[in-house]
Amino acid sequence: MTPKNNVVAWNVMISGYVSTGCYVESLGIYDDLREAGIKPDAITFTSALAACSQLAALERGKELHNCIVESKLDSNEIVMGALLDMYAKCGAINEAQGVFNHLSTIDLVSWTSMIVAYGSHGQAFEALKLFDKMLKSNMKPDRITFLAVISACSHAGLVDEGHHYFNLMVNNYGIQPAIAEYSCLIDLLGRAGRLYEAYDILQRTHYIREDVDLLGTLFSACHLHGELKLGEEIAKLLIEKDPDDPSTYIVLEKMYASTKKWDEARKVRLQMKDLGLRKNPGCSWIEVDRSIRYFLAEDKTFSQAELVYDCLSLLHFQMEKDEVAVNAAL
DNA sequence: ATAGGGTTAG
Repeated sequence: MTPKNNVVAWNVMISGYVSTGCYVESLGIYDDLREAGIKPDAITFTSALAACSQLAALERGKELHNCIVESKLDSNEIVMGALLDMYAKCGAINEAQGVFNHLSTIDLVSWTSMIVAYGSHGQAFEALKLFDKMLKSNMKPDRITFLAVISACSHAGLVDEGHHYFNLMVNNYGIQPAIAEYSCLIDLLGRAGRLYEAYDILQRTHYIREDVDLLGTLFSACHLHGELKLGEEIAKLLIEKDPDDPSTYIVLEKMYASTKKWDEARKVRLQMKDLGLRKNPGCSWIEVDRSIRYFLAEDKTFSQAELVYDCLSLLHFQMEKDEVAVNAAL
């Protein structure tokens, strides 16, 4: 059954699983490939690394790094780009920077990954500095680069800067903002409490006025800032559009509760119950000894506190160990 | 034949 020497067939399986979001399964196929004695190539590693990125499976990612060096594939631009992104998504900024520094040529994807690495881990100024350096090296940013830059600003509360980059994107780079770009802008303004400005943008741009994701982004910002009036208005729109989505009711209830409107909060809860809506269970996972362990938010089999404690001590131990290994590798 | 970058909410 198994394609003995055909690495392409294996790669198709691995990348197929990755592109359908089955990351654990894709790593399973990678393990099967190794067990079958097949030699992985650049494409195998690229796909397996993408799976690790999504799972934040740093341990597995580092193993792949070692194999890549052994296979002398560490000059392949795409493999290195995937490796950089893996480290970035795992929050290993120093390792990401190490890979970035050793690239012989830095293409647009690698620039963007490195900007994301900083921007999504609270280092907005580093992200902006890197973006500036990228422009100076005459690399032309695309919409994904701008999304990374604007969201970096959003998380750091740099509203004016974020707005500036949005305008730069539209006016100097001719990128027409679509839903994703507006979503970033609305998040930027909303997080900073400039809710009516955000709402204006939504209203003025007729073709996005009805978009559930954008309304949802603004709704979360209303909740964050306890803005009841606008929040209620948006909740009404959201419930009209998607009456079966429990998240709207949950956020609305929390918004009432945090502004001490207990009667209203109770009404929302009852309404939810009447409709038979249930909260989707929260789910997370952690990598323990090479395997990915899932757990649910309402899992009663062990105490949450115990679990959190275990995770923290494991992560702490892992970080110390990894620091030494990666420094040696570089 | 198969390959890397994307914001957002409780």
